[in-house]
Amino acid sequence: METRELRYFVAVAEELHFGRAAERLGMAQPPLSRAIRQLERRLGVELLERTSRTVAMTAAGETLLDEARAVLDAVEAAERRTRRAAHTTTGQPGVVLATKAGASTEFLAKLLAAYAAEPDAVPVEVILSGIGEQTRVLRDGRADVALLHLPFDDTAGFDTEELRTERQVVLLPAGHPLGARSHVLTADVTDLPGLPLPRWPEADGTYRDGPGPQADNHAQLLQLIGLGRACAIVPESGGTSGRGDVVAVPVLDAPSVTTVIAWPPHSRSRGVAGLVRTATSL
Amino acid sequence: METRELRYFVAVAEELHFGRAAERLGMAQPPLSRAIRQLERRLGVELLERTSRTVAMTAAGETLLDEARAVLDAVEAAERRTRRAAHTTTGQPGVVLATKAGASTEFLAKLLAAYAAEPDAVPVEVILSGIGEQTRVLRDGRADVALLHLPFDDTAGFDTEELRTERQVVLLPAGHPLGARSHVLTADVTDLPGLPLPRWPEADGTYRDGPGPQADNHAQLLQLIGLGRACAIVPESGGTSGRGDVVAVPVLDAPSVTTVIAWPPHSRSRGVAGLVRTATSL
DNA sequence: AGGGCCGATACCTCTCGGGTATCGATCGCA
DNA sequence: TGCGATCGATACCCGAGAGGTATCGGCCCT
Repeated sequence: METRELRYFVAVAEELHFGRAAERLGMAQPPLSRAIRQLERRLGVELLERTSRTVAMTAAGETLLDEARAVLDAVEAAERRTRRAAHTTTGQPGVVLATKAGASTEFLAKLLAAYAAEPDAVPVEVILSGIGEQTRVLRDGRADVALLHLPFDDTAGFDTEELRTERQVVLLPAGHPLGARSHVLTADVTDLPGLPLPRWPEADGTYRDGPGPQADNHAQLLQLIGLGRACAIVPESGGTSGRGDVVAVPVLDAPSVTTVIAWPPHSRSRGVAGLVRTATSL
Repeated sequence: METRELRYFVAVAEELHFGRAAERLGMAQPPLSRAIRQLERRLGVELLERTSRTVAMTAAGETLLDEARAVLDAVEAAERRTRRAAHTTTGQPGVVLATKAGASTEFLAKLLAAYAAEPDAVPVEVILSGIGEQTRVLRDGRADVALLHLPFDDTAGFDTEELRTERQVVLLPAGHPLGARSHVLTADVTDLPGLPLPRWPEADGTYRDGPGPQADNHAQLLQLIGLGRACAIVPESGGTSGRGDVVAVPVLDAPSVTTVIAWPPHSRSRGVAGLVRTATSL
């Protein structure tokens, strides 16, 4: 199987429409039909059930769709990492670390400082990716290592080490009646009048419909809360950043958040290994 | 990047010789040279340093070699799983489980029995792969799920659940002086005169040079021990199988062995999920 | 100095990937 | 019920490019 065939199949499987898939691929429909048919012949498997009006997936097609996506991610990662390895030789950054924009900044600062002090440290570039983007960025090779937060991020397919676990707090505008409480429950802070939970972008970058302002980074979030337009439940360390207009109150029944450091399983980079060693011994 | 190019590159990188690589690929040398050169051009990266006498890897080449192997494994897995998914629909086995031949057989039996009793159980095919072969078999799609043993097997790239941890014992021929002891240390059983530790096949299927008989499965091992030709340190449960000619003595300072159940991270198979659920609640 | 090894180059062939035109089946609609 | 629209498949054509053979040119060994 060639990656070209897999790209074609993914397009058709996602569109369930040869015409649209062909358009998306920048080609005509007939060669696409032929390519898929040839793929099916070579595999000896029916991937799509076609009538002259409609296209549907078979069980085998669903399987191949999953696997093909994994392959294409791996190919993309291979290209990126190879290019980066080439430029690294000529003095560019040694390792790229992805982290949630605005989360655990002081922990990150400690980690970077401690690692830089190591004798064999290589330069570290930090990518502040959007919410839920880190796993993508790590999977497709834009980053070599990432800080993820359980149970929100999906660590499937990566090697990980747990770094620390922390409670969650609710961030409220200063002066809000609940701000004086020593603790609250989740139920206390959902549906607060005038303080909806903000909406995060979904995996595909769109926002779910519903009430609540949109935010895709921590600074925006704090801003919104300070303005009294939202509240949010976040890990303790993603705190108020010293702002006077936001207060944090522990939420007893919210699941605690574990920060992990994650990297692609076959990584053999010296920089990644060092960073992980430093992080776990922090 | 097409998988064909990656296959070519891996061949050349492994042989470090265009002529031999071409032969291995069943093609002539010139088109291979051109293909590699084109890959380098498209990536904008030098992968191999060529003189007219010798071929050497660059750092970027090393990176691509790792990544390309991962991609090719993923492609192979995609083909196999797709084919199997197609035949599954027509009544073939639902999930393939790989395990070390001869290890934890009674645990495996319990697992299979418990799973078969589940209401939504699908048929399970068991592959008894050679030592160290399970991760390979799991990675390239011949199996959907495997029982691995830490710290021997490498779980990198898989999702895992720990099942149980056990001590290790040394297996000795019946009647050996140490057989009467209540426990021993590792140092007591290395370099026993006439009882060398057997050699296992390496990842590439070859045996390391050195003393000791060769064995690649548990039955052979027990046979050798019963004959007084070897001793071996194995997990408690891989015991004597009721043979009178072999005795087991705990080794206090040997690392304890953890059995884990492992599966490819993007697996969405109902059968795998059920097996894992059954195994963890056993 | 010369022979042999090995990767690169030149040049040819022919497969196959991709395009256009068109067919045939099916669904919506009057 | 019949007509047009939609959509995948088929027929046919063309050109890029994958792969072959012959040969070159640099390098090591003797």
